[in-house]
Amino acid sequence: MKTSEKKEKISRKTIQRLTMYLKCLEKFSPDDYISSEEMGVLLGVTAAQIRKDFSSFITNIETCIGIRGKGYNVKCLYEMIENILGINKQNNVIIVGAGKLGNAILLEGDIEKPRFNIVGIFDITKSRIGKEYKGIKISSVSDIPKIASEQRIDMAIITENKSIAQQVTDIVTQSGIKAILNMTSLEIKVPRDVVIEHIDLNRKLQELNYWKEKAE
Amino acid sequence: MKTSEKKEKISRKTIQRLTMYLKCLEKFSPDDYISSEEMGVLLGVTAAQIRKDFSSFITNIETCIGIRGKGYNVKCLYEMIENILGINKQNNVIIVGAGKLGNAILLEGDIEKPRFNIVGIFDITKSRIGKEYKGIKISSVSDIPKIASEQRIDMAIITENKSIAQQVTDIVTQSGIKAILNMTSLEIKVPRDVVIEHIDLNRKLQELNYWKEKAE
DNA sequence: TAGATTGTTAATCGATTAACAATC
DNA sequence: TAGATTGTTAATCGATTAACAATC
Repeated sequence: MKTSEKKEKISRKTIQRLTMYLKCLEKFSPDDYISSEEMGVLLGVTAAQIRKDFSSFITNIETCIGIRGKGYNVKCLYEMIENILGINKQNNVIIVGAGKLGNAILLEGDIEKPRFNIVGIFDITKSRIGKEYKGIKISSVSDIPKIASEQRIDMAIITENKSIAQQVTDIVTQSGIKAILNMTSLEIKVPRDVVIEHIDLNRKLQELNYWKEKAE
Repeated sequence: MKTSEKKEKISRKTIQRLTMYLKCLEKFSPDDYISSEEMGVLLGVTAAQIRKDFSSFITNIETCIGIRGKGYNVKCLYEMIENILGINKQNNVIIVGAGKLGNAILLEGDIEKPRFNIVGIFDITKSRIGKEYKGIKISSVSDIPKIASEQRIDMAIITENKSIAQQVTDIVTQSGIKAILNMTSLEIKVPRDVVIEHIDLNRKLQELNYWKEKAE
């Protein structure tokens, strides 16, 4: 099967679980075999759920998959999920906002290294530009279009101050970058052909509070 | 109706949307009226969805609610949602991990101020203890039990290094703190009576990558 | 072969949407 | 009253689970 063939649609819920399965598999040796039952217990998911999730792409991509009576080979399964998610390659990421948050993500964000490769950090504040962290020099946000034209930038993580987050994101999207991770508390708007995910600390705290009170 | 009466169960999806509605309402004047239609357009949700979400607690809590032909009063609706989420009061939060990430959240995390009140920041590293940020002094993680016994701590945000995240979380939960926001890449385990939410940057990037490739 | 576990189908469950009477 | 929009019911859609034949 050609990779160009359109994939069947996989639900958002399934995609979220795939990233969870991936993380779980990292604890095992590549040669191990793991059953859906075993994995389900570890992750608090039913075995049926797991097999169902896998079945949604078994028919699409010819690849090794579970062996009846034995389970799934860890390495095979891992690579298949990586494949589905499209993370079996190096993705170039930039951080936009070199304040404390951007800096924290760059230096102690535990970003998976060869998979997500941070190739630049940018800021709008003159006084920050030129400083170097971890061998990466802070550049001006106004340089993003130029840099994006020179090398493939797959994603941008927005860590700028809320007040200018929309403004810098506009520069990012105008530079042709198609994926944004928004870490500001502003509800950033992007053109329809750009995908965006939001990490909103306040909303998470609000949710957490509900579950806490409910549990009491 | 007493507040002690057990609430009907509201789905996780609905709770997530409630935090979204709250954020949306903040853009309006308290005296405004907003219709489900109007709000739906702003948020990319159907009007029916919104009314359905609201209806799940209309019958539970006697409060002002929508007016037919007119819509919902912003202030009323806002307060009702705050009430449901249990965030109509001050929640005391501690940050555990005074590295770059903890520091970033404390100083530029845009945490909603009176609602989530950061009352302490802790670290395990001797050299960091005693430093002061924003009027809050970094204390030793070993002081958490004592501090938690002196004042109500509603939540802890874990920003410690991955390698010791489980260890410090154990101290937190043993101190009687019942809600954890895990910002490390470690899958922290907590006792069954503690609620936990995870913010995992790598998993978010993986998801984002899938949607990006799918959109292409 | 016997035991284990897959892949898949059908049944169940839950969440979303459409439609509309109620009513401001 | 006429227009607008709610609150709710019933219909639809999608996701999860149970069950089991297939097969390693």
